Amino acid sequence: MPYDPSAFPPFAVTVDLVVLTVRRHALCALAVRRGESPFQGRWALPGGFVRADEDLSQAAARELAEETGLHAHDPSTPAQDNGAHLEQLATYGDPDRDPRMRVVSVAHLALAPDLPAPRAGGDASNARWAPVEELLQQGGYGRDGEPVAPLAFDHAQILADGVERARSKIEYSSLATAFCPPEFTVGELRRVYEAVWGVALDPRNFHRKVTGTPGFLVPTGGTTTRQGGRPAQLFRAGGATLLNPPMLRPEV
Amino acid sequence: MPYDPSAFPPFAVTVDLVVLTVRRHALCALAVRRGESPFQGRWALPGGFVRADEDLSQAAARELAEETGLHAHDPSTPAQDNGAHLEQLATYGDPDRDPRMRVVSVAHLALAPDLPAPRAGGDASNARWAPVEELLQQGGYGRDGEPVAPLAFDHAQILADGVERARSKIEYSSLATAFCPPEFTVGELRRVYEAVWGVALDPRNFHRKVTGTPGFLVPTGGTTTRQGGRPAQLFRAGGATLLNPPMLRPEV
DNA sequence: GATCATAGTCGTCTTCCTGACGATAAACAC
DNA sequence: GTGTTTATCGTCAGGAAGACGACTATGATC
Repeated sequence: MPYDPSAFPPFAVTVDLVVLTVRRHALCALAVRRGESPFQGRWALPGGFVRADEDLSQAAARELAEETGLHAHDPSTPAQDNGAHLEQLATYGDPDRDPRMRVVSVAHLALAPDLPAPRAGGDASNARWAPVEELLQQGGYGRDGEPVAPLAFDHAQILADGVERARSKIEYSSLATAFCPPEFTVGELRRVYEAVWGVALDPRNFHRKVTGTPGFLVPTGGTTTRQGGRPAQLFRAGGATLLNPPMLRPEV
Repeated sequence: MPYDPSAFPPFAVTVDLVVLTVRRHALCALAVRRGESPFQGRWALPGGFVRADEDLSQAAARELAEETGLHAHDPSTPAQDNGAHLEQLATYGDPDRDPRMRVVSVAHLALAPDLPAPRAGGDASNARWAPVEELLQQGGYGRDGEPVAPLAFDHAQILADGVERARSKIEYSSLATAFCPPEFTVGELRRVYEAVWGVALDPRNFHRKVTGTPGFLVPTGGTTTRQGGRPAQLFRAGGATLLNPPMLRPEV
């Protein structure tokens, strides 16, 4: 007996992306300006419909490539190329979240090293990296004094969930290296933690922790002075994906 | 301009439930027998279609109540009544996961205290609590020597993900109390950890850890000897939901 | 009723990890 | 050279956890 399609209500399924990076010591997210109603002209997270023959992760990887040019690599492999870390975040399906129709959005979280200016269909004015605090403050004023409209739809909630996921996950995994270029110094990795958590960490204890955890960092042999000061050893991300014991986030 | 419904492919959206409990020192999941094709007669996770006016969490709570009689309480509140903990797990949307049509399933994880026999539309033979190892072993043999068919659809993967979520989450949260009755002893809580992790824990160190963590356990004043031996203090779950530092899962 | 098995609770000791912080090293700017 | 910046090594005290001894209070058994 063939299945009766009238037995269930039809949904549209989309993927939305929380793409995070660290720029100028701040945790930033990719935002795109909406060109059409609803929420026309407002900032939103990038995303789009899942196609009929696509898996959810494929759809997310496709949207990520379209918006940033980044290619995602499998979450099970460590970040060693220039690709971004991509993982499913959560699914949002409030019946009223989109005024047009019933849309269920499967949000994904992407972590990327610092990138050149974003592109959104070639139009740079319609995509930007914005500090997450700026995107999350409701009805406040941005860095330039302009009033800031909240993100479209429920994207402020999605972004907040993505930021919280990233903040907690770098505690017990080597995920912070996804924010770094393929080779990086201990200091650069520490600045990632400081930016994501919004705290200052002791450079000496941090150095002891990350270099003392087996499999976390692999020295490449090279050094760099791109941060100024004494030359620092360069490392690549090691095979270890779980940090045990975890890196402790300082109390507020 | 109204939205063009032909611009996106229609999906069916379901919720599937990983309902876990601890019975006879084993982590068990609720399984229901499928009455119709595909996978007719095979065991599967309970679930169903999301209705047109329902949020995803509402749909999950409704399915949970239909299958078990349990009512879910908000995840932000600690487990103090007999309700189950319910949280979203992940979403599964492979184009071929259901041979009938394109179905996206938003899986949820429910943790419940030990319950009387399950009910599935009043027919007990179509629902049971089964140890998760039994449900996850592919093509093996169950406790009674009967051959075990793998779960229907991609439900083995969903169950594995739910079990892993539960195993990791009791490390750093007070979620293990969701497996306990409203009042419980330290030993009962320890047996929950032992069943979920499949390890043996030192009773003395465990006692020190959980009673020494502020806000985790609140003594009720009563005692019980239902586990035999010396009477044990009864506790309720305290307000603390996060354990810091976490309970450490022993190495394999 | 004495003995035993069971489970709960309190302490001790050692080891490891962390946070705080002093000190040294190697580059660049002037 | 002097000062500044960043990296790296070392020391010390406090806290948490694993290993484990000891004692307590029940019920079960002979």
